[in-house]
This record gives sequence, structure tokens and C-alpha cells, in this order.
Amino acid sequence: MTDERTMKEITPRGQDFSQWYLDVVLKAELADYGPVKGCMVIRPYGYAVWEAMQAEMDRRIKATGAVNAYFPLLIPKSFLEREKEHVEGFSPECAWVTVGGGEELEEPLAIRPTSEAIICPMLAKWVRSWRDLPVMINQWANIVRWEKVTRPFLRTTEFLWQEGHTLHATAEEGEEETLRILDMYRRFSEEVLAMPVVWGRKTESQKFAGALRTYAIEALMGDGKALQAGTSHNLGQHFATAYGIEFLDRDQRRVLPWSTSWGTSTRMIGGLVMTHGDDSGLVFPPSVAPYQVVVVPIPPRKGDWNEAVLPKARGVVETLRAEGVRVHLDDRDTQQPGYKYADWEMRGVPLRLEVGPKDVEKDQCVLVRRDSREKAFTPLAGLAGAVREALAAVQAALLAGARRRLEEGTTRVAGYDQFKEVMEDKRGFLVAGWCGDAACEARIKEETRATIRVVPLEGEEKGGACVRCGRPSDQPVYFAQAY
RNA sequence: CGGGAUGUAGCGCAGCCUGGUAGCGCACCUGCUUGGGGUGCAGGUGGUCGUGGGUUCAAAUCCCGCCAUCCCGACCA
Repeated sequence: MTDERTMKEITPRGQDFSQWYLDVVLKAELADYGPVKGCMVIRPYGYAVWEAMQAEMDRRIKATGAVNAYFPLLIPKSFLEREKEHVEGFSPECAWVTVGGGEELEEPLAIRPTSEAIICPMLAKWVRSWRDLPVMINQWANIVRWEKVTRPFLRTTEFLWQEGHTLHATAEEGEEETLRILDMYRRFSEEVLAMPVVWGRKTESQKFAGALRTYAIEALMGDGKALQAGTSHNLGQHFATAYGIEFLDRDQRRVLPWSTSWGTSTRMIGGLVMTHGDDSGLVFPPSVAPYQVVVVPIPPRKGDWNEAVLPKARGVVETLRAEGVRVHLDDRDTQQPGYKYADWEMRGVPLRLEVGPKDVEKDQCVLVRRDSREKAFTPLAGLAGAVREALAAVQAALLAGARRRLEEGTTRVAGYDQFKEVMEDKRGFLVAGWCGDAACEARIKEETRATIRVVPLEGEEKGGACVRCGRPSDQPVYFAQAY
């Protein structure tokens, strides 16, 4: 029997998805509101998710050849203003420092909204020769963008991210890098977060301020809205020009390098929550779960659990920990087993491992999957292997489920009436033709709140007609209402 | 930044209409009990009622301003 009073603390997903999201994030203790609007506290349980994601992302970034560095938080106003489109895009949402040490500063300092404006000038100092290229730098940092509407993880005033910044000798290499990172992000999202995405190029109206081209991965959330989960920008020679980055090529000519920048943020945590969560709370993919396994010891009816159950449970924890499994022993004696089950389900732990008196007798335990709630009596001999297998199964099942939902949430629409109908009703991704006119894109947004999320890299079909105006379309694009 | 709603204990709410100095459930603390799907009983801690002013002998309650949050639009990772 479930206790309605406690169950109802999480709003059902179907009733109010936004409220469900907030309930889960707060109750699972991923985050809490700070004193400043839009500035959330990432609590230990939430930060552990970030650390797991960060570790794997960092590994993959380094595998592309990039190295980590750290640049200053504060950017002089004049630096930010060097690239015209860039400053126009970002200054409205900049926070400024105007007083230091009790005195008005001669020049206001922006708290970075992104770091091109501080990294590029430094690269200009460091790059002299074609031999210095490519430059591939990544930074893990916090940034501030003064947003009006905020939500934990999805849109916060301050957030954590990684931002890569690279320089290349040729246009081809720049584009190649931009796409390599896009693919890395795509695979990370699928393989690590079990969050399948669509990917492609952004339209002119959606591209990064100052970029030549922007590419992105977009995931589909449980309420039918799209979440941009990572972006990769080909900056062309815009920033090299603005910041005076030049090098001597093999032919002794002074030329401008081609630059890229790319980023993923704590927003992905919000994506994880909305992709896999259910009415009981979070469901974490094992790859990034703070605890992959929680061990719940069951006290005997008579006597002390210290006699047999707890020592056995501790043994199990040690065994798994030695195998590199992130495992937590819930030995609180103030809470009953049933409470703990519900609690850890709400917190999204992929596998629960029960050890009770009956199990001790039989030298077994009970393994329960969070995603399917499937129970399996498992011999303690060879437990590590069984746990690994179960974790892999959960990871695979979450990806498969999310992939199915992405497919089911993607509708190919023929006409504008159908477009509007689907966008009103179940939403999701709508694949439809587009004439390429920004005005048409803007009208569609006005009329349906949907924007073009990506233009696929390889159009499946060429040709077709714009879903709104009927003019010729190069290829179908992905529309969705976005977070 | 426009339209709507709400601010009373950590959370969810009642009290307000008809002014008289605050209550319930959950959570939390103590003890016993229970323990394989959210145990039960008893006792207890905790609130200058968002904020500033006004009316009044007296304001959570009536009046005015401000602030914050949420929802719906415009802007955004």
C-alpha cells in the first residue's frame, strides 16, 4: 500500500509537467533556490550527477585533442565590444561589475556570458605561426546570463558548463572541428545520458551571436518540447578579425585563422530528469547516477540486524565498490524498508539491492531495477557480474525507451493545418519543408510557438514545399516548441 | 516587459468576509513499537502571518504602496 499523503508530494507528470519537474528536482535534492533569482544551489546529490557527466565529457573532449585551461571571470567592456554581432547578442543579458574596492571602475567589467571575448585576445598573443595551429582549448567554468524567466538547470542566471575554443589554419579544418564536436556531443548524449537527439544546423535567426554557422543537438522532453542540449559554432574568421588573431602560413603570408566554439552545460541535467523520470520521481542512467546501486538491509523480525544482515550488506557493498560500482548502503535504522524503497526510487537509483534474513540464509540478495521494477533473486556468488549486467541492461533500456519516445514524438506533416493541429496537441518534433525565408520562420513561430530546431545535415529527401507558404523547400527541417 | 493569480512554521493549507494577539496535516525532535513496499502510539520543538505605511483602544483580518513567487504571452543555453 502506498501512502497517498506522501505520494502526492510529487505532482503527476501528466497533470502538470512543469510542476512535476520542479517537485522532483527539489524533493530529490538535486538543487534548491538560492537568495538571488535564477541562481540555484546545486546540492550534493545533483552535483554528483554533474561530476559524473563532467568526468566522461572531459575524457571525450581530451580525446579530440583539446586541453583544459582557465580564463578570467571578468571581461573588460571594450573586449566584449570588439565583435559587433557578438556584443549585440550578449550585452542585453550581461551582468556588469562597475565598482571595485569601493571605487567606481574606469571601465565596467562584464561577468562572462561566454568567453570568446577574453579567450580570443589571449590567443592573439600566443599564436604566431602555422606551427601553433590548431589550438584546441577547453574550459570548465561558470557563466552568467541575466535571464528573465528561470528554472532550475534548464535556465538559470548562473550556470556551469564547458566551453571549447579552437583555431584552425583553414576553413575546412574549422568546419571539420565544428562537426566533430557536434558528433561527440550527439554520442555523449546517447551513450552516456541515454538521451537520443536530433542534430543539425541552426537557422540564421537561431545561430550564436557572431557565428558563421551554429550546429546543435536537440532532445525531446516528456511534454513534447525540445531542449537544446549542446551547441557547436563555426565562427569563421569573424573573431580572428575582431581580435586580431593572425599567423604566418607556410608561404610566409599573414593570414587569419578559423575559429570554433562549443559548449554543453548543467542544462543537460534538466534534460536527463525530463527524459527518463516518471511519476515516482527520477530515473538515472547508470552511467551518471550518483549511486548506481543502493543496498537496503532488511532487519530480522526478532533480534538485531547487526548480527547477520548488516555484516552481509557491508560485505556486498565492499565487493561492489572494489569493482568500481558506485554503491550506497542505506543503514538508517529510523526508516522502514518500504520507505527506503520509495525514497530511492524517487531519487532515481538504477538498482536496488535488498539483503534480508531470508537472503542471508540462502546466500542471495534481491536485485530490483528502477526502470522496470523487475525483481531478481541473485546469488551472492558472482554478484558483481550480475550487477554489471543489470546496470548495462538498465542503461540500454533507458536509451531504447527514450529513442522510442523520440520516434513516436516525431511527426512528418504535409500541410500547415496539420502542422498547427499537431503543434497544439501532442507537439514534439514536426518534420516539414521550409522555404528558407526568415520571415516565414518568424510567422510560424508567431502562429504556433514552434521554431526550427535544426536543419538536418543530410536531408533525407531533397525538394518539397514550405509547410507554410508552399514555396520550394530544399529539405525537410525539424520544428518544435523549445525550452 | 504586458495579462492573471498567490504570499500565514521547512512543505501543503485553514483562519480574513463579520478586527480581540494563530491553528491543522506532513516533516522535524524524544521514548516505546514496528520492520521483505511509505508502521503505530504518546509527548515535544518551531511562525514579529512577504514588506512599508494608514485606519482603530486593538490588524493575519480593513485601506494604500512596494517586493517576491507562480501561470499565460514577448526575449533567451
